[in-house]
Amino acid sequence: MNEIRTRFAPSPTGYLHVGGLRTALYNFLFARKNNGKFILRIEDTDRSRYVEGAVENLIQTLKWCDLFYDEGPDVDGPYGPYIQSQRLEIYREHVEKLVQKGYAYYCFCSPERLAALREEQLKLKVPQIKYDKHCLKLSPQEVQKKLESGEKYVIRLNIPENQTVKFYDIIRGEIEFDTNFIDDQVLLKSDGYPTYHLANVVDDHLMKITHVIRGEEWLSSTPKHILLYEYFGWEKPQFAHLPLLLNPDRSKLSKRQGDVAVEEYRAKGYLKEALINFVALLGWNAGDDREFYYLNELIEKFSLEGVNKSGAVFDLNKLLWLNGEHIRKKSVEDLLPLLKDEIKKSKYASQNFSDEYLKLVISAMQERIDFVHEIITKSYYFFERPISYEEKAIQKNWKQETPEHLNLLVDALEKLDNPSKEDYEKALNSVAEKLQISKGKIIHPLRLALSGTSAGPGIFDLLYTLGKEESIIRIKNAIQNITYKEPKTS
RNA sequence: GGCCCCAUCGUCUAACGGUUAGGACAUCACUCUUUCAAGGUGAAAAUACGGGUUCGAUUCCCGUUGGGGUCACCA
Repeated sequence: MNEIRTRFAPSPTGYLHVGGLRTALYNFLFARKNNGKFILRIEDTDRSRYVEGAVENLIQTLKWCDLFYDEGPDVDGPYGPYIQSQRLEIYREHVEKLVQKGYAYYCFCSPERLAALREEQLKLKVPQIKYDKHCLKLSPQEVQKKLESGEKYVIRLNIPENQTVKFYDIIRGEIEFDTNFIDDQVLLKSDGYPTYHLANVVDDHLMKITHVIRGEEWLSSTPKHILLYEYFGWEKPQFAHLPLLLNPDRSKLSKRQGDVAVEEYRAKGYLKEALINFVALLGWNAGDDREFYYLNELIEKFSLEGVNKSGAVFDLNKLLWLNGEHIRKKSVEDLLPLLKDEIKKSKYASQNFSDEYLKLVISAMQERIDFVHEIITKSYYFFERPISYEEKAIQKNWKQETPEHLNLLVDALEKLDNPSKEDYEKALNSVAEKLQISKGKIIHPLRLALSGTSAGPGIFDLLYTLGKEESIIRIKNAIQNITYKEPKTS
């Protein structure tokens, strides 16, 4: 049995589209699952769309996602180069073979004539706007003469009339097209570069790709590709056209309606694990109820049969939830470097926090966040003293007698030596007991004093993380700075 | 408009002729609790419509409607 080979063949537009990520992922999963090879090929045959640094960025982003390929621009393989702009000679050679066999032909029509033709057809309301094969009528001598005189030309695919092109799509089944609705596609542009259709077919064959897994937007040009395989006399790969990723309004996912770049999601603090997990589930499932996967588990479970046919709306809500899930499943040790990165990007960058301290902060906050950077925004008080005290919490929890209570607590805390969480709890309990009040009467104002807010980790985690000395300072500060407010009479 | 594809809760989906149509996100309620979360329990929420085939259709066929994709010297 032949080795399975798949490829991800993006054009370097400057960023990795999340739809592209899913296509890459499915290709990757399918190859890995079947012990095959996954190839990255750069389709940069449109010179007008050249973007500086796009290829490097694409590669970096793919690697950030852990989608490593076996052959690609920077990974040597037997069928390189893997950048189409470096394969121009190959395409020319191949397209000339088609011309010789009459499956393709030179066309010298000007853009003006083409535009006029289209306009006329539009006016006549012809069923299908197509090139009129005008240049097919040229004799070999005429063609030769024009070529020698240096006239600009393209090479077109010679689509036959009244034929049916059939192919089997793994996801959609048998699909048929009538060639009367297919245009004589340009294969080689006047600048000498191939179009997608030519380069794609030639490379997929030369690179021994066995499964073409790509987005549904390619479905209607697949008959052209089928014809090319037949004209070249090549064995066809298997096709699998993936359902599209959709905007909330169900149109094709686009920049205009939110973020589409993987880099954006990365910058916003989404974990690669969450992004991969989420995107894998858009259009595929293992047939069970499972929602949480790691990449290696996806490899194990993936099959093209599990891919469904209809488009999937990219639902930020679920991605957010998954991000939280992945954060909660990670160990404190794994989260530590992520938090350090976030600190480096924050206003606390110049400060030094010990790993021990940060780990305590992480375990206190881990189940309260959806993003790692929320450790800094939601609990800034772990990185500096409270800069203000939440007004509503003062109203609710800071009573006239609170300073007295907290002073007693400070006394109790000062007696503790290297306290554990339990020691803090005992100390607080004994103060409450002495005062004959409920623990909550102390806990709430204490939380306010320590953090400036009314929400956050358990109070003893808070005390333990901040430590005895710092806690006492904060309590004293609060006693000085918070003024009791008469309850509003309304 | 032509061609092609698609159609189960708001969203992602399960069901591959027989289920009280299941799960997840989001929403709401309850619960746990020192707060906020997380967790637990529960509620509301779907087979687009019309014909067939069949003892029986979410499931198979046809049509309608709706949505999407594509019609470049872009990929």
